[in-house]
Amino acid sequence: MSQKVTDIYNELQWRQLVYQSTSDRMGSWLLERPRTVYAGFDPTSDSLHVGHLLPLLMLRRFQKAGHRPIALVGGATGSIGDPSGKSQERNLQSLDQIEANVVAIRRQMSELLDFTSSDHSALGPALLVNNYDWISQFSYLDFLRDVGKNVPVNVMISKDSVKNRLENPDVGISYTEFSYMLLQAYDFVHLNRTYGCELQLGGSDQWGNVTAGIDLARRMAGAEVFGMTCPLLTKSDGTKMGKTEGGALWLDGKKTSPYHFYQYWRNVADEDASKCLRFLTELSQEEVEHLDRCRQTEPERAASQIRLAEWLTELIHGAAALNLVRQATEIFFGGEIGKFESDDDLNQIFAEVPSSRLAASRLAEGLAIADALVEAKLTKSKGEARRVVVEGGAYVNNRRIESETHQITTADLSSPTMIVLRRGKKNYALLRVVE
RNA sequence: GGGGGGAUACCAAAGUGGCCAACUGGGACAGACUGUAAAUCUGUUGUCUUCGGACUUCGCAGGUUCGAAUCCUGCUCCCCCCA
Repeated sequence: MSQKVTDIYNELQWRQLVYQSTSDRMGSWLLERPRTVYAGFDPTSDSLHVGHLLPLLMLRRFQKAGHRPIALVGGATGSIGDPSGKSQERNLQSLDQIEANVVAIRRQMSELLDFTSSDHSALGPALLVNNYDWISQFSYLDFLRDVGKNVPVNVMISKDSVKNRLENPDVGISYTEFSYMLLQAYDFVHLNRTYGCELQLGGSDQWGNVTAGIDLARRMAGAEVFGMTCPLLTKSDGTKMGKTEGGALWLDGKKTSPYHFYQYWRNVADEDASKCLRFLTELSQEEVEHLDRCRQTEPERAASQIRLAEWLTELIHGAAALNLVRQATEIFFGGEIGKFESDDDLNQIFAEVPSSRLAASRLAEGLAIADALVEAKLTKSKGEARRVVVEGGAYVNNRRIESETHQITTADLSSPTMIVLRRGKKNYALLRVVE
């Protein structure tokens, strides 16, 4: 059981994760003794996504350094909607929905933080709290008398998150969203009183909310507490990291498959790779710098991206899932698909590839390639299918079909009942033979 | 209320009796190149086909004609100007 703290501030600095800090002696303060730190997460969906990863990993780093992290899910604040970074008023979610989201998020967090053992910190395991538990206890009147009295409105309206909305007469801001900051600020006070929490972490867009909490803690409790923000994870083109065509990149394997999760990181632009390695992995400084050099000398090997993708996939989905993803990647971007003894392996590798049923009798008498493509729904019509074949874009088991009149037979089965069809570079479909 | 213009394929936009399954651009899809990148280049882009062609499509419904996206009548919707 290690009770000592390691120099996390130094680590955060070389990772360039310190954006703003309320104290210039943060480093030594963190070395004095284990501290309790918290970061908040809004339960806006039933899964965390890549946008949550950075602060979550921050908490993980603090835990590994000997501090005690508190992950706060905003069952109360999330029901209000944070105006920070939002140009428009948000729709309120139902409390039932939020409750369900909290349950799901809690499960995901327990994969990254240790909520059970005291191995990491003398202060004990990580904590998971829901601010709905204490904020819902307040009556409106109590809240105004105890909390609101300590908050000057002129300070609130000078915060960027509020100011931006006030200056835009078209959208404005509701009293509800305006109050968000107050609730979040009170969270810090509550956590300080209840758990001795002294530091709030957040993305740089949370600076206003963080400092609001610090001010409130001083006024209400006379407590000196601290705040620190990390940079936002953005791409070099200015857009958000973790955005896919289908929306967010989720941590839930059912919403974003491990394969797609892996591929996202595998395809990170060179310019963004170093930032991702520093922000999102726990690789050593030596290794990160080594990968930086490799990217200069032999970018085509994509060593950084592969390391990043493997590290994150293993962290989020586990070693077994990573292994399958590796196999799938090899096949999807590699050569031919050989014969598989059983359907199981192919099934797992092509788990998310759409499949269609095909009567065994049709295969026995030979199936024209164009018909097969239509059956597999890879093309909308036979005309389109023929065109694809002529263009050289049709593949059976990753072997290109040269002839428009090619027939598919039982000899093309890759496993006892499956044939792998492909249109173009990576549009796969399975044909499953049924009696 | 009066006057004018328009509706064409996924989107934009030509076509104003046969040469129109319909110019062109974008998108999309394939291919080449490449680092599973970006850019670039090439091709394809209604359905079916025994590859000869057949069939459906230019807002909707009728009509004229040997023949209509194109002309006529009615209907629906959209835009602009004036009041």
